[in-house]
Amino acid sequence: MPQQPDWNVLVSTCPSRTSLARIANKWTAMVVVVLGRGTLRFGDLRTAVEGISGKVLTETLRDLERDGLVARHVYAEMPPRVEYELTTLGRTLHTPLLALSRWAEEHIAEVLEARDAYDARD
Amino acid sequence: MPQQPDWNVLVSTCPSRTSLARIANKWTAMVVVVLGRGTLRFGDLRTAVEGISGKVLTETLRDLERDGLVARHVYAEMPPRVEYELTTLGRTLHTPLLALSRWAEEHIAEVLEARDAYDARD
DNA sequence: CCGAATCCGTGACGATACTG
DNA sequence: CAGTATCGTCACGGATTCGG
Repeated sequence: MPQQPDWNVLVSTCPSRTSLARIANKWTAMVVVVLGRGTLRFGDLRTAVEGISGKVLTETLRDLERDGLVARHVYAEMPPRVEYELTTLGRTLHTPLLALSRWAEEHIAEVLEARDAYDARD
Repeated sequence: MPQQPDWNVLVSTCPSRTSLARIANKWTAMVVVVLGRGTLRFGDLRTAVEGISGKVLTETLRDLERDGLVARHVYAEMPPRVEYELTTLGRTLHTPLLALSRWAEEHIAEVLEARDAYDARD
């Protein structure tokens, strides 16, 4: 009763795959992880996610806003201020994405070893 | 001694980001989720992950093998048989990626609503 | 000054044909 | 059956410029 069990990301036409495509993305992961700490303005977000370009950050935030994961607040000041925060829905995504970035950090040593071994042979 | 706490995906030069870029990917997520059920051969994997092309599946598996997440077994038969399975390291990744695809399936209704609302305004 | 739009190159992705 | 090779397309992503 709580929901349909029919959604399946493995089915190419299932809408859930479009959502997976959005959230299974490195920039999305980093932005959501950073926003998990609290509300941030555009510039601070850009500083926190090192190396992200302005365009990509804008697009990522737009898409997250469209999917209902991020709320955007514009303050008509001078200089302008725009703040972003996770919605209730977005906060439910924070845990799995944090787990994913944590995994990358915790296992990178093993991954690097595996890469060396792979590149060494043949 | 257990490990360095210095790894940080938010730092652009940190190697852990290269690992995040690989695992925070829709094809990786689907392949790892499917392989979580057990060993599969190439053709079955291709059938299970609907819509993936042979080229992309090959590339995804190669990269996962290089990072030590997937093991590849070739049997010199006729016709040839190649099987793939998650390594011990790969199995530790299965849980977070399954959680992510589950999230996509469980929250797609809310996401679709949010998209409609977003596209309706303006 | 900060946030967003424009231009353009690169890389991902898919389709097809071919080999061991 | 399991790839590899080649090509064409297109979205992602970076540098730059614009606007408020």
